[in-house]
Amino acid sequence: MSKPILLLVDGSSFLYRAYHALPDLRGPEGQTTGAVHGIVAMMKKLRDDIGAEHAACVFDAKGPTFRDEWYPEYKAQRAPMPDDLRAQIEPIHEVVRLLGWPVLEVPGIEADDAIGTLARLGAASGHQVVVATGDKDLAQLVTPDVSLINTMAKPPERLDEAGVLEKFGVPPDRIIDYLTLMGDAVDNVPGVEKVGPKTAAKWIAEHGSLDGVMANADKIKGVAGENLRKALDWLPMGRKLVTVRCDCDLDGHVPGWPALGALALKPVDESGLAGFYGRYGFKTWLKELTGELPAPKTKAAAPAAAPDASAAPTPPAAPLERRYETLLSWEQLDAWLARIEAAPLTALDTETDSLDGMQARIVGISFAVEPGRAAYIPLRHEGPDAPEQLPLDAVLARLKPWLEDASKKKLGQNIKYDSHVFMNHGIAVAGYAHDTMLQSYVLEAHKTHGLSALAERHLGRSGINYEDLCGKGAHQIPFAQVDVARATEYSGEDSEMCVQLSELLLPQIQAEAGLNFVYEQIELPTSAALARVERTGVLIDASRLQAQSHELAQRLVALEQQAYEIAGQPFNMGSPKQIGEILFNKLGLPVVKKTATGAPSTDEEVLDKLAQDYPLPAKILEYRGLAKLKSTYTDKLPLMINPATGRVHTTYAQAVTVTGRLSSNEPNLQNIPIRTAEGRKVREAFIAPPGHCIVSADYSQIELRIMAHISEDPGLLRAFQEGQDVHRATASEVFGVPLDEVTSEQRRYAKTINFGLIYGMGAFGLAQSLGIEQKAAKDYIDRYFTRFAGVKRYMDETKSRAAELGYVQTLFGRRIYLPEIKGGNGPRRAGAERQSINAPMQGTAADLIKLAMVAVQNELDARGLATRIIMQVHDELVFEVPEAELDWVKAEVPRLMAGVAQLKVPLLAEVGVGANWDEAH
DNA sequence: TACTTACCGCACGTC
DNA sequence: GACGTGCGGTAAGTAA
Repeated sequence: MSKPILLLVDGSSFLYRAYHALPDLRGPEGQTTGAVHGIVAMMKKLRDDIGAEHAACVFDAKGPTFRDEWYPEYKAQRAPMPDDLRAQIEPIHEVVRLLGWPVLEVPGIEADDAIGTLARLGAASGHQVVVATGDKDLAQLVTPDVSLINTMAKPPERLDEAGVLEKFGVPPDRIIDYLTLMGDAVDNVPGVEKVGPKTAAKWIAEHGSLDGVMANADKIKGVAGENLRKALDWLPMGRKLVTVRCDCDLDGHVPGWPALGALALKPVDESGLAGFYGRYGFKTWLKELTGELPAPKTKAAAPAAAPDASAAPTPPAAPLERRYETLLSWEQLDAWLARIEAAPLTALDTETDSLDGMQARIVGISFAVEPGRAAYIPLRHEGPDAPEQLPLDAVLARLKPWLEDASKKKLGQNIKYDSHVFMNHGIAVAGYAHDTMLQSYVLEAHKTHGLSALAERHLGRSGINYEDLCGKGAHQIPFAQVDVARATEYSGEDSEMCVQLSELLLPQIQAEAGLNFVYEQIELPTSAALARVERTGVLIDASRLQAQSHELAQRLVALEQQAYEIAGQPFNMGSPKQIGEILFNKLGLPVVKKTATGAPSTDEEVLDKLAQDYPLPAKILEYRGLAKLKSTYTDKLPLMINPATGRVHTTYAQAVTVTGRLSSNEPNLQNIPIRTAEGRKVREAFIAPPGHCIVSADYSQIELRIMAHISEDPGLLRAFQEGQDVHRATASEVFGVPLDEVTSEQRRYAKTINFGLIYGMGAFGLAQSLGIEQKAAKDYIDRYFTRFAGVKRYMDETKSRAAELGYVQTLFGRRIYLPEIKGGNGPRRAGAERQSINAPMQGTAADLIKLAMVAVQNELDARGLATRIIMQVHDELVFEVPEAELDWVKAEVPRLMAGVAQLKVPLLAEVGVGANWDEAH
């Protein structure tokens, strides 16, 4: 306690904080005084509390510093100091001096650097240094002789070395590294995107320092890891910028410098201060000063007149001159109608009030027939500035003949969505000839296919960002409230970009016969068929699901109680983290394996194993299974019933998976349980209306059949040609027993092996799913390959072909790119190799069922039948069939499905009928 | 500093 | 093996 104290106040950091944190105080002359008030209060308190002998209050000087030289964008984003704060700067300097503080303001040197320099000098001269700041950056200065105090925090916090470590998770000498990784938005110093305090501290803890992190950049996973790699070049400069300099030259700026005596805290200038308090209306302090009793504070609250930040400059215009017209009169509309009537191909885009195609209503429509030109018809824009618009219904009536004329060819981005939207207004658009999303999907399935991504990739143009237009999150406004002029630019651009994209992409597709087949004969017709399926929806027995939910809820409560009793305390059974805490810390169960993040794993495999010796894991497993059923299915599905149709309408994503499969969302109808009895019950709620049945038709062993076809393995071909049970046949070969002596266990093994092969599983994966030693699994695989040498040959060939070309193909010419089969590191490359085996089979299966769906739909239409496709689940089509059409469907649908391709083995589709989806299997 | 949003990891459903 | 969804937890971003 004997060391003298040097107290350094970061005046600039408190300036802003006091200004923002305090109410808008006014002095007698109406001047804003909030910041002055805040600073005075703090300086008084600091002086009283710290008992310093030497002190300085340091401010940033005006003008550039060395950091601006290193990095011109430094603090460039920072809004200019508000006028009413600027006006308080001089008074603050004045009053701080009156309070007896040396004030320091050094041109060319920021307050931080001056403080750093003073702190080092003070420590060297035997002082205990206290730095008062609201800025975390100065934590880098902390040493045994230098501590930090933040008086703005609710309980003022003092940070010594241990405190810094506790608060930031890194020691003071790693604060620079920590700040470098995070960057500083306020000073416009970038760090690594998506890295905040937690991630920065974690990385530094893992790798020791910024240099360690940078050296191991390739090992860091996730988006943040990618961002780190992108930032590697920048980080040294970032580090330079966030480093506080402790070697500044302060000569000539402090009277009496370099003797520290220059920084002696002087007595308060009472008369000067009284005058100041009087001028600023600080009555309480004035009375305090003159010895009177304190009076209650007066606050003259007045709303701050915050001027809007000036709008961001708009980017310079692109080279191609673009003219988009807003159609507000019939004359304008008719002129454009004449253009699209005459055009060979028109791009079309709708703006709506919902992302859900089944619910969306039109807000505006845009057209384009050539690059650079587009028209937008605002129809339901609202707001004070919205112009008089043409009436929606009348415009749609005018456009309807053109929209429904199949000879007028149209083009769009994700046309399935737009066709729903028009259908919501009673218009069945015909003549959709192209979809840029599907074009992109056929060319490069592994990339993303949003319009802005396509524009960026192919046109080198970013397009107006939807979020710039409407905002995001809670602040997003409906499109109808977007300014019509801006909406015209946005929507017009969408249509116009479609024109350009198609001109670019279509020739690339047409240059390859296979791709062209996939695009024209598979994807485009599938899009139309899917629109029908989505629109039809599926009938759900909500009350049945609710009853199931109820029952599940009761069982869950019971399980919960039992689990709490075993654990001796309640916990969240849905949280792996809390489960881990109870299981491994409280109850002391052995940790079987860890997750990628290093936490003890509580996955099914682990709990299964632990369940052999302990009671709780089994309860958790059962709970998990039931909770999943309840939350995902029995609770959720009834909520997804469309009130207008009384049915559930999923959306099929046609451009998501790399293999060509569809995916289904909101709700996902492709993962409704089937394996367990409890899960299957959910399928009982998928029902048909009175007088109808559910019919399910699924391809039998489609991927194995495709494997037989592609590999031409004689054994496999024969098994299918002779109509054998393939798994039994496989078992017979692998185990070397006659067909009729295959045991059920042998058949089960063979079945798993077959699936493993299709999925490109190695010995490891097979061992896991069979629960056997890896060596035994390898033996089976080897035996399989000697018996089915053709399969082995196919796999080797496809792998090397994939490595050569960088992609594999389906039977119909769909391409699946595997960029990592050439580059890529060990495991990724192995993954790509597995993909190269699996993708042609899975992709061909996807092609086949798409063709089947189109063929069946066409036949239903041609015959004018009322049977409707209601779902597609990878190898299965589900129908809602009037009883009168049941016989036809049972006979013809399997025939149509089997007939979409002639393979070297028969395609077989099996059909089932029932009152609900469960029964139909 | 408090609230909202975004993302990640986990678990699990299907094929 | 692939895919997608939903949940809990935490980090980041934003407004006050």
